[in-house]
Amino acid sequence: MSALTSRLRGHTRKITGPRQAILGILRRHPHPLTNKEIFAALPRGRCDLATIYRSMHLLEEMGMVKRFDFGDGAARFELVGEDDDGHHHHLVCMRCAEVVEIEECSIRELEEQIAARNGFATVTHKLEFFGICPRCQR
Amino acid sequence: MSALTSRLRGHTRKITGPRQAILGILRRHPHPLTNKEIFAALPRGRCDLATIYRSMHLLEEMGMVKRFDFGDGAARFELVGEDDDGHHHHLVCMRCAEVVEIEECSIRELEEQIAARNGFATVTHKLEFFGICPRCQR
DNA sequence: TTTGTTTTTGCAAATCATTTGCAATGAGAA
DNA sequence: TTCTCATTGCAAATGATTTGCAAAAACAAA
Ligand SMILES: [Mn+2]
Ligand SMILES: [Mn+2]
Ligand SMILES: [Zn+2]
Ligand SMILES: [Zn+2]
Repeated sequence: MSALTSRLRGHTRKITGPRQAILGILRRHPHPLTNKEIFAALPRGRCDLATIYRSMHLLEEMGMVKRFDFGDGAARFELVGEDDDGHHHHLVCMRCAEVVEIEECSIRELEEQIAARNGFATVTHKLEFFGICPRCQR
Repeated sequence: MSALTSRLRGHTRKITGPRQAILGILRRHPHPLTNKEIFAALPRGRCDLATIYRSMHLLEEMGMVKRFDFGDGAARFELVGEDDDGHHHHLVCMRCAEVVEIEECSIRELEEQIAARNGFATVTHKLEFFGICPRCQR
């Protein structure tokens, strides 16, 4: 709440129930959640789905959450640590959707080469792995 | 057409005008196209948008096109070469949407490590780079 | 060619995720 | 407590993609 409070205050933003509740949910989930999952995890009637969509945009702008795309049409969000920039990847089971966090990223060098080679600036990347998890294999 | 013909025949599928037209468009475009872009590139009234969506699914299943996701909500497709498996990446300008083809992929080793380390099978990955192109920088 | 069977297509309606208008409500400053 | 602006709920709007269904087109067989 301290982080939320200070960051929100610096943006002429208000500390509201929905925002605190959403961050609470995110804080206790290790993998990215969709807006709908956050909605479902919230005590019923706690807030509207539209409010969650709006909150996620705000939190994303403020760098408090990171948006991920597993290609199934629904955006997913994960809380970003205090000092961390949140950059990391995932390994997703194409059968059961189990998610494994991949903290390492050895692509930064390749990224730089590609940026330099093509004259692009502020280059970033999105990378996700897909496969069949151990349990779904048999 | 020969490739289309033989591949379609082997799937109890028919060689239709729309399918040939779509492949024609794809063949003369070096970067991935959205369904709507394919629709727009087609001679007016040549076929319905729904038919394009259905065709892309079919062509994807047959491995004749590869689906890409630049995160803007619209799927994009690119023709896959005869023997090629179509795996590659892109560098996309976040301002003007210019696309640069990135043929190399030095992530396959990392991919294997991740697959082995987590017991996942048939692991693949999706990777796209984003940045600001030279022209948009100034 | 004509026929018979199966796949495709066009069109409109349905889905789904996400966004937005607007009036009512809430938070924080004074 | 009051005032003002941000925020929310609700419903309607969007935009991409999918789907039901009857008509049209492919193709193989005759
Ligand atoms: Mn994660
Ligand atoms: Mn490409
Ligand atoms: Zn990375
Ligand atoms: Zn790759």
